[in-house]
Amino acid sequence: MPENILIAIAWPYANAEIHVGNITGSHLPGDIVARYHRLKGNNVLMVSGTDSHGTPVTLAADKEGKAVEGVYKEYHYGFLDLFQELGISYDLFTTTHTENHFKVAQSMFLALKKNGFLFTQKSMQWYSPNAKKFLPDRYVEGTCYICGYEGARSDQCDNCGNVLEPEKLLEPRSKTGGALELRETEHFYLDLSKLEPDVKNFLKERAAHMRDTVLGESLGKIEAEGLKPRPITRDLDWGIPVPVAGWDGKCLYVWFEAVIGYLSAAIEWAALSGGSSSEAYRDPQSKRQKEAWREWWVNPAARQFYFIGKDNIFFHTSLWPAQLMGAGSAFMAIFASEEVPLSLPYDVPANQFMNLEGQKISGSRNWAIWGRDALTRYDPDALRYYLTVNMPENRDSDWDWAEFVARNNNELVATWGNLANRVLAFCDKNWDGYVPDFGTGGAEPPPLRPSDLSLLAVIEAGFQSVGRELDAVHLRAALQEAMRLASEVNKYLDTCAPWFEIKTDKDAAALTIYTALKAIDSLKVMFASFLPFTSERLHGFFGYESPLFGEQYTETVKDSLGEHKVLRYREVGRTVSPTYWKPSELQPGKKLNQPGPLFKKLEDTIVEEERARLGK
RNA sequence: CGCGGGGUAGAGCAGUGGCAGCUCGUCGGGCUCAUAACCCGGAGGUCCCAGGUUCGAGUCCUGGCCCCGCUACCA
Repeated sequence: MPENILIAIAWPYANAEIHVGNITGSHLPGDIVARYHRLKGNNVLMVSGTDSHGTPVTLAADKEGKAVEGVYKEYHYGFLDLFQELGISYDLFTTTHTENHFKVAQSMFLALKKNGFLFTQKSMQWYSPNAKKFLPDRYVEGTCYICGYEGARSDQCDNCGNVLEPEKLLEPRSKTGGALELRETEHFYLDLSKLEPDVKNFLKERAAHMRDTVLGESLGKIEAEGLKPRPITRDLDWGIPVPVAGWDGKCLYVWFEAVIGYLSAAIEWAALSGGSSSEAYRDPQSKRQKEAWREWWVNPAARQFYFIGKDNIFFHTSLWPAQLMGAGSAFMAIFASEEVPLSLPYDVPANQFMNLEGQKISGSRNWAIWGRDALTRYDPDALRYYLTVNMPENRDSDWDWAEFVARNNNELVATWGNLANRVLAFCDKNWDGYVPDFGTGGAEPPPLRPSDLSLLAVIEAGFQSVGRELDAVHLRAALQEAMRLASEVNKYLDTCAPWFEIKTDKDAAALTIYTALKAIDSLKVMFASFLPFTSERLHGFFGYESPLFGEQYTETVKDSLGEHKVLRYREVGRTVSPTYWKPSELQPGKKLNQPGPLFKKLEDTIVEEERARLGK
């Protein structure tokens, strides 16, 4: 019975390119788990998009003298390129600037309002007459009225750590220049204190399978400090309008609105999949497919996994569930359909941060490895491999160029790539490009020896052991286990030594090569979610017609806000993918294709070249 | 100040009260199918410190030291 798995990945903000820290933190782990579940034959929906709204984008646009929409789209298109090149296989990567997302977010707001979880309150905020807008707290600096520190932000002092009241800040100044004045403004607040018991219960129910780091940052924090009301609107002109009469010029706060994207993207995906073009978006005939999002959102059996960085834990474990529980079944009013509650997150396997050569990644100092730039010099699977074995699952990790080269050469190339290459090349040379058939033309099963059966048992147990780690989202451990199994095949080859066997007993060599090929064919599946490009190539060397995975493509969608480009994923030449997560059934006598090396060995000289690029 | 995570071989990590393990590196040996790749063996530990519970503590308890993070638009 296939499971429904929602893979929800943090929405990148449209004011910076994506670097290796972002990739290893959320996009890559999400992709690995999504691909694993696809291989198992589960129904996967993997969504995210560009977080396009908020003041930082408008300020960037002002500075560059560009239209706001152009600025967000520039980053958005860069994200689409990166995910295609790196094989981050989103079923839908969209943006928050869509008619659909506006409607869904506003409906969530109205449902919370209807259920009595919103209230309004007036407060003083810093206003820039120059820019004609209220500034976010972090864009206003001044002297702390508690400790006298001169570089305090208006909402918080980094020196004494106190939370500040913006209007009390001394000598306030705008980070973007120009005068400042205090103005009164009114906002909607989400009354989280009312939802606190529900959020606590939600977290307690999931305590057993959530990471300690994640629980500590959420349940531990709520028990210590409680949940306090938070504003959910801002004085902005670039964003989603507050759907209440008389609230012109105010938009939904980005933190409130962007997380709703996980839901709205599923709804957009279902609408788009009703047909292959944007017309389907409005086609009532495609109603059945349009309802498909419910399989992941109003289905108690569905499991939702959220892949995020540690800075986002509280939003996803506490605030987002509070929004979902608070909106409850009232949200469904948007569809004029029966009222059922929305599903809640199953797990939030948040990662810590990745540093770079011992220092914190910093875009402004260019102390970063940008995804698209790295892909101009290195293969996607080499990057994916290092980013997985070095994933900051339990604590911060460090990207070290010397280690990147060493692990690529000693593990990826030497252990796994060389294993596949040595066996396929040996087979190609001595059996003329066919799997050995033991003289029966493949009609009878091969007469395997106890040592052959024993190796295959060890390798095939990997579908359980690697699978167990993947199910628990222990990706480093899962990949290490697969690598350990590859090493077992290398040991087996050394013991059997087919290069000797073939001189005296070609049948024995045939058994060894058949066994090794079958083991590699199984290992290929275990590696596939981590290394999709090379696994697909290896799959091709084995002569299979149907690919392991589908393909990624982009599409332009038109709506009342204009048009937006999205990244999608589809099966090719089939509607349902076969279940690949099972031992190889390699047939003797099968025609193989011409093999070649899967990975490239890297020169040591790149270490200094790459280090020289940093900080410039 | 508060809260959270961490400290185990040169590096990175696992470890469920019962002989301290894994990957890489390093040293020595073997092999030649393979991208000089592969295989075997060795060396390398005050498990942050102090105290406690226990027949027995890396693991549980108490106190301390150090590193990282969160505190609400810095992934």
